[in-house]
Amino acid sequence: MPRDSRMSRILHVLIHMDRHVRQPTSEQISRMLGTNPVVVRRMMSGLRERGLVKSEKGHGGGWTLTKSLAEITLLDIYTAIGEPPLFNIGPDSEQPECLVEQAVDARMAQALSEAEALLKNRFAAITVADLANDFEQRLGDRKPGAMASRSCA
Amino acid sequence: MPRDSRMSRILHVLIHMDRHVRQPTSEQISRMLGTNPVVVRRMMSGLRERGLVKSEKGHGGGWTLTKSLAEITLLDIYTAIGEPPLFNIGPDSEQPECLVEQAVDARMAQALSEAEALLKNRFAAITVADLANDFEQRLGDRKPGAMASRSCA
DNA sequence: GATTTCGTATCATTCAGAGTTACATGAAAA
DNA sequence: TTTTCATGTAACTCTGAATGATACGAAATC
Repeated sequence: MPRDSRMSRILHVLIHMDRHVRQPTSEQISRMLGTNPVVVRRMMSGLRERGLVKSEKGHGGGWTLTKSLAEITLLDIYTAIGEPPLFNIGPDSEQPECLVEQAVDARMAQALSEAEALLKNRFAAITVADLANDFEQRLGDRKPGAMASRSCA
Repeated sequence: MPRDSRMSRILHVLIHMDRHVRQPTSEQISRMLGTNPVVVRRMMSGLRERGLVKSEKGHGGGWTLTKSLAEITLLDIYTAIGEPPLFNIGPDSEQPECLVEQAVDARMAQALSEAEALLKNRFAAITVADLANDFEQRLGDRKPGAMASRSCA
């Protein structure tokens, strides 16, 4: 698991929270994702700070949505997890003295930043509700008898 | 140095090979990049296989360009190093059974692949000669007295 | 034949994300 | 009030990929 998978995981969780499990605990979520409760809290804390979800302690506690899925875009999620680096390729070093390196890095950075802008625009245009609808579509397409074997279906 | 820096490094080297050092050895290149000769050979081997450069053994050996910089695009370089993953974000797992996960991953993959297509188009449109020209520009802009302190200026 | 240089297998190092443990804090239940 | 459940968070370990390093073989020149 080399890549940052938080965004994908969070989207997965938010849709389940809206459709299936109302106020899951970090423990429940972690079982759904096949991971650890602490990882879940860590990855959800940014969402809490931005008011997309809230968490409650003690008996009957857990996580709840504070916005409708239609109000949350993929960009909101990306921002909430701290805008991790999007790309896996990049310059050798920051602030090189060599003018050749500077020229190379500048052009690479320009191309990368265009791709980044496009990606962020796409993220901004997609709400979590859109993904939930995609899911409903897939559910309808699936043969009535079939049943997923994992816990999150 | 978490990210794959081979592309940036190779571009840096190719321009120097065209402008300054005609047939550098892996040892010379490694000193230029602040790395190891074996790393250089590893990263150049893909270029050799595609006929962008050639290598010669023994006395007076080293690396030489077999194409003009104007004939080499950034996409050629990217391809030559084996098309490493461009993005640092991605799905939690491949082939998820959960339909929610499938819907999430599909939309994410779509957005990512659009950004990837854009980036590859940009890479295809930029030749190494363009970068070399950028460098000449910077060289001209620099105050005449100033001199870079590193080995590659 | 000796030296140089690439080719490459193998192992060590580094780094960030992910996973884990431990414990404090707060809220509800007994 | 005490116990239990659940989050908050610090500190550590684990893991995988890129990089760095060592070793040795192959080929070309001196």
